[in-house]
Amino acid sequence: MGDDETKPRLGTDFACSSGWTLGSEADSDYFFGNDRESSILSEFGWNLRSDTDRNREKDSFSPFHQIGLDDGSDLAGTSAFLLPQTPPPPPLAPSNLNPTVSAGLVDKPGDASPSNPSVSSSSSDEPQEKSTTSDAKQPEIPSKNRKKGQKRTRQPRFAFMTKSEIDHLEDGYRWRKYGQKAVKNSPFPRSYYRCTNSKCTVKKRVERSSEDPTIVITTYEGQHCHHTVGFPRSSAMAHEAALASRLNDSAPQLYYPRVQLPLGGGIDVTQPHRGTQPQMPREPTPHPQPSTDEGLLGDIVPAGMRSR
DNA sequence: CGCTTTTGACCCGCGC
DNA sequence: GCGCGGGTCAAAAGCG
Repeated sequence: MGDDETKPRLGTDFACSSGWTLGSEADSDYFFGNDRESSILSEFGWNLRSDTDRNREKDSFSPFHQIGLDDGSDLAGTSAFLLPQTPPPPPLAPSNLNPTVSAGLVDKPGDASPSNPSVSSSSSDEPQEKSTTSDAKQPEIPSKNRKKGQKRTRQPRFAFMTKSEIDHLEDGYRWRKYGQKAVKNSPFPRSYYRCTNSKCTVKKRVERSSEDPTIVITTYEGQHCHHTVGFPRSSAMAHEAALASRLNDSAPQLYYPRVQLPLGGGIDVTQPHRGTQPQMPREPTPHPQPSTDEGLLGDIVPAGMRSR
């Protein structure tokens, strides 16, 4: 069917061009003020702040930032909180066809794994161990090859809550679904996707809020080591690159999933997404900057904000 | 034919 | 130690 035609895309470009602002006090606890959602997210080890928390803390140390729409548009009133307690803020504010929004949070790289034993060795060893097999896609050691006692490592994750009728939001990357599981306390299954790029270890999880079926919770894990498949990179990438490098001052590993939207107000929601389709007709715009790498926050976070 | 999705089985971590 | 739930694997089916 015309799934592709209605597939919304995530994108910071869109977010920016749509009037997203940071630090506004736009009403925003739509998602995060929801205990239910908070609990869901907290299951992943994320930290959420409700408006109450925010109000209580902002005067003291403003532990987080808020991304909100406050431009009087249909999107006004929606927002997302970014919790910078971990080095980096989230990738982007996903946008959607629906007037909605999203929220994002991050978890600490250090907390990435249930127990983060010598992360130093795990991150480099895993790929090697896996390299003995034909495909190097697995960031993690396949359960079968994984040595006993060797814990699964998990990369930093970032989640969005987007109001959409479509589960799998277009974000410029190609994903292959590798699993689906029923989630406890939720009538909706959770889908697992992996980036189709053989060298990319990014994973994505998509599930619907059990409380509000119109809300899709998308979780990214890891960082893309390549560019999007078809979206032209915007000038915002320059910010992104700058930010990414800065954010990674302390963290050698970039891990923000990069999501982009076509410039021009997030059009193109009709672009095909499936892998069998030829890549977007338009060629990826050569970025003005070599972009040190990915990290999508740059696209969404205004320069002023970033220099907090 | 190649790639993606589906889906049951299996593995692993964690709490009790 | 056991059971539960989350996450991943991989064979089979589906699709363009």
